[in-house]
Amino acid sequence: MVRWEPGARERLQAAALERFGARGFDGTTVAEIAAAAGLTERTFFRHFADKREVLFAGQDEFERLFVAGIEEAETTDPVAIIAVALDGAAAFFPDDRRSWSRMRQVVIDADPGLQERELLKLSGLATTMTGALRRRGFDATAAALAAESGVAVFRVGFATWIAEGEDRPLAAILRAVLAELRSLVCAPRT
Amino acid sequence: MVRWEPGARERLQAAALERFGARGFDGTTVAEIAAAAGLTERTFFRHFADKREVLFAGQDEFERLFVAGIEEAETTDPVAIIAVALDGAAAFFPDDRRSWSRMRQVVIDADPGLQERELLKLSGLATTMTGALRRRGFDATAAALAAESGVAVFRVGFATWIAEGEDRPLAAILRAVLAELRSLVCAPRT
DNA sequence: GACCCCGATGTCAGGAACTGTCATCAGTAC
DNA sequence: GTACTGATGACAGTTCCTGACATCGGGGTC
Repeated sequence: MVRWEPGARERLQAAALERFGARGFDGTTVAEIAAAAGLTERTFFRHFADKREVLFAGQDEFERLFVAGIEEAETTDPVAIIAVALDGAAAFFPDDRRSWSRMRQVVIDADPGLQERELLKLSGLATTMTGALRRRGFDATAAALAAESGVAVFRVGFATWIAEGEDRPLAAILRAVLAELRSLVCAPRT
Repeated sequence: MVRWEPGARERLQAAALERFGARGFDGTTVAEIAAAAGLTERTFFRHFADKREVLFAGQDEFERLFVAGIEEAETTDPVAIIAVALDGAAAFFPDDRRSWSRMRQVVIDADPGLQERELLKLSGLATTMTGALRRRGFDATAAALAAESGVAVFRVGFATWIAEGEDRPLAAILRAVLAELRSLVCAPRT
C-alpha cells in the first residue's frame, strides 16, 4: 500500500499543459493544477520553483546535447562545430514530438511571461555553449558570437520546424538555416 | 499652486534604481519605492506595468534607432545594413552614460527576473528588425537571421563596452565585433 | 465668474503567487 | 520495535498586481 501515487511531477506537468492550453496561462491557477493532479498548491512549489517552470523541465539534457556536440566535433572551424552541436540537439526533437512541441509552443507564444522564461533558458544555453567553446580555445568574443549565432540558428530553425507541415526533420532544417546564415554573412550582395 | 509635484515617473525610476542597487531587486518592495518618491504603491503601477518595468522605460526610442538605420542604409548587403543599424543604436549610449549603464547592468545581472525582462526586450527588438528587413525585400528566414545576428553582435559588444575601462566608444566596439563575426563565419579554420 | 469635465492621484478590498514552519505518516534501516 | 527519512498536507503571512470608487486642482465653456 503506497501512501501517495508515484509520478507526482509528471502528473503536474501534464495537468498544467492541458489547463494552459484550455484556459490560458493566466486563466489557470496553481491551485487548480495541483488539484487536477491530486495534490496541493504547496506541493506544486516543491517540484517547480515557480508557475512557469512546470513547462521547462528537462532542459539540462537539452543543453548537454549541445555541449557534447561542441566537445566531440573533430574540426576547429567554428561553423562546423556549431553544425555538429545543432545535429546533436536536433536528436532531442524527433519527428513524433513535433505535434507535442507545437502545442507547447502555442501556449508559450500566447504569454509574454512564458516567452521570457524561454528566452532565459536559451540565454543560459548560449552561456553554457560559450564556456564549451572557450575550452576549445576560442577567445571570449569569438566564443560568445559563435554560441549566440548557434542559438539564433536553432531559434529560427525550430520555429520553421514547428510551422511547417511534416516535410523536413529538424536536423535538415537546421542545416539549411546554418547554410543560409553563412551565405547571408559571407556573400555580399550589392 | 500645483496639486502634485511633477515628474512622478522620473522620481519613481530614480528611487527604484537607487534602492535596487542598495538592497537588491528582491529586497525592495514597490511600496518602499513609491514612498521614497512620495507616492503610493497604486500610482507606481499606473506608471509601470510591473515592478521590473521601471528599469526598462524608453526602449521604444532605442528600437527606433535600429529601424531607422535599417531603413536608410544605402546598400542591399545585409551585413552592411546591420552595420548602419548598429551605428545608429550606438548613439543611444554616449560615453558619458557608460557609468550609469554599468550600474543599471549590475542590478540586472544580479536578478534572473530582470534578465528575463531584458531578454524579452531584445527579442522584441529582433522581431521589429525582422519586420524592417522584410520590408527591404529579404525573405522571412534571412530577415530573422540577420536581425538575430545583429542583436547578438549588440549584446556581445554592449557587454564588452560595459566591462572595458574608458577605451573605445560603443560604436567602435560594435564595428569590431561585427567584423569578428564575419571572419568567424566566413574564414574557415582547419 | 459659475459650471463642468479631465486627469493624476489616493484609498480600499481582494486575488493569486510564492515562502516559512510545523505536523503527518508510509517505508526503510538497524 | 524504534528511530529515521522523505514526500506530502495544513496554515499563516508577505508581496505583487488589479478593480472600483473617491478626491480635487486646472482648463475649457458659456
